[in-house]
Amino acid sequence: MTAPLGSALRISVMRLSRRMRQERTEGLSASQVAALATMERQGPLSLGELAALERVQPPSMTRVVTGLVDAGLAERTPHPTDRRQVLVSVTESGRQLLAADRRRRDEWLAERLRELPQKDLEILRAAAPILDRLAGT
Amino acid sequence: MTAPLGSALRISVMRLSRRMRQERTEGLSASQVAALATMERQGPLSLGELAALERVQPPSMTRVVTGLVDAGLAERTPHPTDRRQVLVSVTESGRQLLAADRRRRDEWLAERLRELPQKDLEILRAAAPILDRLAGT
DNA sequence: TATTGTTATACTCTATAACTATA
DNA sequence: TATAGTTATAGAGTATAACAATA
Repeated sequence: MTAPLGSALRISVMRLSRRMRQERTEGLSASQVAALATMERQGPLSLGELAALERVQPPSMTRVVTGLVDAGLAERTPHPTDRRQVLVSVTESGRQLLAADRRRRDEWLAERLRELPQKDLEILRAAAPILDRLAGT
Repeated sequence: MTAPLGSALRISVMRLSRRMRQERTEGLSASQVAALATMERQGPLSLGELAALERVQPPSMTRVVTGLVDAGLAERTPHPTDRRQVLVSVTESGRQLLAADRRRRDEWLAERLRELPQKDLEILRAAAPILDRLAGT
């Protein structure tokens, strides 16, 4: 009896994610916002580590980071002991952009959530951590 | 009280959708699979209608469709009354590919669903249509 | 000699502009 | 003259290969 649920859930999740993705950030690509968010979450990282976390090759991440640095949202600093490595981190300006971005996205969803009955909200509240577990690590 | 739920739900949905997207189809781009699925769902469409539904420009859809036609998954037929238009539709081979693709994706999810307690499955079953309503039309 | 990041180059996907055929 | 689709061309984004600096 899990097959029909799987199918329905997959379609619902993909449809909602596509809709959410349309709520985009002006001036920055999705890869750039994602990289910036990872920097904020993880703290200073080497460029290679960031590339691995974002599942792109180092040359691609070099480009993404260069764009963020040029926009003043991230910065490169030398690694304290290994001078081959470059540490990348989010700047205060980048932090502000991420916060504004999250507010804006949450707002779109929150508006729709306000239209739902209390019972549905409780179901969603219970469902969120389960969806998380399905996504795995 | 809806803001924290909105944030949590957004992260969960996006994370799961990213994970689902990794279960890709060999040899076809995401746009091609999406266009093929729309053709199947809507029946024969003009190329322009399909481009509008998929939110891409007509020249982009020309390329996508050409790839699908070359692979034998879709076909172009002349419009019965307006010879400027081209109707595109999925072939039997395309239908089979879509079915196999769905089975494979469902399988990945179904496997993870089998590990969940009955209570969680019921929550997800109730949540799916609510997520759908959030996505809108 | 191995590793980290960058530069050089190419491929995919999508876009806009110009063109052809038809209405 | 307007519309549907295609072809020509350009711009993102990401990849692999070659290179420079450092371990």
